[in-house]
Amino acid sequence: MPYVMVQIPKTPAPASLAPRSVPTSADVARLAGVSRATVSYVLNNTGAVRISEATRRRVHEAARELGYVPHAAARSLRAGHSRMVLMPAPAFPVGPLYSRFLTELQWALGRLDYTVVQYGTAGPHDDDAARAWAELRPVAVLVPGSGLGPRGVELLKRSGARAVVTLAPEAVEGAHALLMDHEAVGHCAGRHLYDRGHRRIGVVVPAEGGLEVFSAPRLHGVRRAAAGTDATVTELPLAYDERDAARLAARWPSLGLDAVFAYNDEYAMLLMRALQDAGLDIPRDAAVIGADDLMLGRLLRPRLSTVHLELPSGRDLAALVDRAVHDPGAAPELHTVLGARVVHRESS
Amino acid sequence: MPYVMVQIPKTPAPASLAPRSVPTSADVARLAGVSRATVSYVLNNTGAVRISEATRRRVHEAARELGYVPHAAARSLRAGHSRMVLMPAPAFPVGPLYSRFLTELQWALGRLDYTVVQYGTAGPHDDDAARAWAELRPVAVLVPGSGLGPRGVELLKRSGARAVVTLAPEAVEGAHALLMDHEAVGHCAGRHLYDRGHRRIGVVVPAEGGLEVFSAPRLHGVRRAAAGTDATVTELPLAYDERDAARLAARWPSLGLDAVFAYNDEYAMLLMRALQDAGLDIPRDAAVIGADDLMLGRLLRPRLSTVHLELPSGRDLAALVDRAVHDPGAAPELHTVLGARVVHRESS
DNA sequence: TTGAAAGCGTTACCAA
DNA sequence: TTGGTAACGCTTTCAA
Repeated sequence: MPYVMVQIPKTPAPASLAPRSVPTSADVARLAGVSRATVSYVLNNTGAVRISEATRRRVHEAARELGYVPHAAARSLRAGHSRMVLMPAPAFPVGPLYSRFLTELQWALGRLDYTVVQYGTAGPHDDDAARAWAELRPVAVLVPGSGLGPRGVELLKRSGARAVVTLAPEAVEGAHALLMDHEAVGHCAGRHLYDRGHRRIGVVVPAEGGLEVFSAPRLHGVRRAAAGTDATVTELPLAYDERDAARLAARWPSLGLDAVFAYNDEYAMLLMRALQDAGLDIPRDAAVIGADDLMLGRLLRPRLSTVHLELPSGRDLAALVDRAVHDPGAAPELHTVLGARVVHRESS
Repeated sequence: MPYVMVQIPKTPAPASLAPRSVPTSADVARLAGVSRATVSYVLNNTGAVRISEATRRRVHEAARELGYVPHAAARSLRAGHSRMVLMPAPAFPVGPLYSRFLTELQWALGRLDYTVVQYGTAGPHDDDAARAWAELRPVAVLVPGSGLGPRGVELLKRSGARAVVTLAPEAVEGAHALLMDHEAVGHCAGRHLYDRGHRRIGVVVPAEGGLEVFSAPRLHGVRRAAAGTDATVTELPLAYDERDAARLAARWPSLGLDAVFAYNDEYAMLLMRALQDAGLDIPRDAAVIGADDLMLGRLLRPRLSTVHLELPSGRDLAALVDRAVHDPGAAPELHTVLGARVVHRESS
């Protein structure tokens, strides 16, 4: 641990509070001079039973004094269910787009009285991971990215999950799916470049791991756009650093390409700058288009063309989850959710 | 929910599996013809007790057949503790820097056999939030950003949290603290601008909410750098969009400033472009410096000067948590963790 | 209006 | 080597 470090003198704990253990509802009951049942009634505002105002006050008072906090695990154990929506933390680096989506989703699910919990998985989302999630007995599971198989879905459902929703390019049997159609993104970009007269199209594919889930379908989408035409598509691996970009730019003339779709705006900006530094004119010598419609793309000169993506709204997804939880037997819903459209600026 | 929607025909569930409820260890015991205790021994590989190989196999077989997954809540209820490290999802939009830090931290805590759970809080981190976290009885709580007060810390500890760690500019009584010294960031930038001869310094403060935690100390740091000199510091609110940047750029000449520290690289890039579009020369008419050292800052011309930040390593923080969990009585550790240093490029 | 008691799924102690 | 049993903290039904 770097830098300064200061030890704060330990405050001498008041003798009365010294070896406190965690207060339970029984402690509250004892202090208030009532039974545990009464405590539960009061603290949960149970409508069916009427408790005298004096008792209520005594209970609340005791709870406050002890700093009593109910034990969620005990509660949901007794209740037989929870309102936890579990979301494995995504394995891929998240951009601002996804961040915003997540915040919105959490907010929307919160309004429906669900508790969103992001579970930090280290490894890939295989069956072992699914088992770990199932141990928490979430009422619903939201899985970003691929990796969860039909067996994982089955496992989760057997463990009480009333809804499993995947956010990935492909559907999984038994689970609801928000199909992120990354192929459409590539297709969009490819089509745009073709329409503007480009025939020798490069496609940047990040060298960084964890992004294949997205980059592969995007590449495939460009291929599909070029299929049956006289256009060619060339895969261009690129690491997210200036050196690699410079190297690719140096190779550029020998590649004989006239346009490039660069996975996303960040890679596009990186490559575009490298190409410019190598003396090429954008878009004359090389048309460039990115994806994600980041603000920063508009700041370059020429302004970066891009594919604008529309993620599903957090509210809609929250509604889907809620629907599925209420009717777990319903057939899986399959939604195609990446609205992709080209934003033509100056780089293409 | 936008776009296409397809209903998949409901697969007729095999009669034998139809209204399955969640299997418990009792079910496994029944199927294997042993007691629940034996199941527990086998599945947990309890060393103290030796179980015949035949029984082991029967138990494992039964568990597999039923798709048995242990119930984490029941387990930790019985055990009296869990290994859950709870982290409220940050209220501020997270950048790539923080994303990386988080991933690393999760990985490191995972290696120490903790389970990291990000709790999606809607509101601010007040005492109510602390109560909600406490309900989950985490063994440790990691709070990014301010908002948790000493009362919240006390509440969490009373509820069994053996370690509370804050990541914020200021320490909270009773909690370990990773002091993110954002003032040092501002101070660094202010000093740099001063040393390069600038005397009328603007400081961009994001108009977006939730960022005050960072922007206020950064501003204050610049003020401190200018204190006692002939330099002046002017606060410049700026929303993260082109229109507002253009407006600020238009006002620029009337402000009489010769340099600006722009909160972070993104705001810096936005403003720098707007200033250039308004016909100003960077850095002659206005020196610009950002913070965070994003890759993209190097792609602009002139290249963006910035303040490079060093977040604490996930491994170190994980170690701190582990230490604190083992010795909850120890005095709170206070670490200053933002290593700030200027990376001088061309814009300043 | 309040209390006693059962039971949620686990595990650990003690007995067989 | 295995099984019975109690206990973790909570809610809820039934009875007083």
